[in-house]
Amino acid sequence: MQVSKTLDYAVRSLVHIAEGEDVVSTIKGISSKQHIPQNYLAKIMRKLVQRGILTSSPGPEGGYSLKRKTNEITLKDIYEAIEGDMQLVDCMDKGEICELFDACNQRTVWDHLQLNTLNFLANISLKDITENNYKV
Amino acid sequence: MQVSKTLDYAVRSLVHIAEGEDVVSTIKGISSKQHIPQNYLAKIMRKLVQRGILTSSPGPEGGYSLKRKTNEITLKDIYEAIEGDMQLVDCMDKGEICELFDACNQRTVWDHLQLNTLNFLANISLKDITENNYKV
DNA sequence: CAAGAAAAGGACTGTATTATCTACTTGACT
DNA sequence: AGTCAAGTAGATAATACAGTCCTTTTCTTG
Repeated sequence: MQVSKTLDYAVRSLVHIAEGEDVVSTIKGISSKQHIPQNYLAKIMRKLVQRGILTSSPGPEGGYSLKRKTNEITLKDIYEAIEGDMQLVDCMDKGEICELFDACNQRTVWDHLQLNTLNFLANISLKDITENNYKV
Repeated sequence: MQVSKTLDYAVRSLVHIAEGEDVVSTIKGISSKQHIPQNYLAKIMRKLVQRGILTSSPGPEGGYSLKRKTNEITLKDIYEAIEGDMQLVDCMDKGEICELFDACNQRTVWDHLQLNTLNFLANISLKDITENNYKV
């Protein structure tokens, strides 16, 4: 169980943008200040644009800015933009449900863990992070 | 973020053993009933023995049994036996702490997530699983 | 004591995901 | 038109996970 670098990069970049006030941020800028490989970051930003978290504009004076207010962007949003819907275990066997499905006690355990995690992520917004204000 | 198959296997096997009453369980038996590759399972069981969750005895009539009571084995124990100490993100750059460490807001977010997750895992025992009794 | 059944241990392979890089295209502003 | 930005597509590298195989050790029983 690990938080992928990609997700960490995404969150870090969004925080960076959030703290940049009204100035648009460029990949170059974020990449150099946050130590994220430039080309890789570009990929990540695209996802965030596609998922409606960022807006972008090309050209000089172009760059990225948040599409919503910082308190309206949660870690869950970011997670799902980057990784898709959370599925902590895949009890699927190549598209088919495992034959142990009905008798499977674990499944519900992992379901609970997943719920617990999603809950946690949904309750923390970009604003909370920039303000160092976690409601654990 | 995913629960590894290995961890899922481990939990499933332990539940199997827990439900086997006082009979010792063998790799062959668990492997066939739980659909886990035999040799791979062997590896997992070894870890659980080394970490003091299982006891084993070789030879005919040998096999595995729980070393502690089912309510004294938590998911956290199992997790740590399999994966080692949880580290949701590694903000280490090849053994050295990232230079952004002090100014790093994320770090504490992930710390909180990790704490939250460990808490969850520590609060569910094998007994809870066999009895389908989760306190979420 | 020999044979067989079980675990213990280690080496090795395949594969999928994650992370990274390269090169080219499109759009906006001056 | 030129330049600076993002967008797109694809190749490549690195790694971790899952799984296999083979050999050794330990115990039980006939």
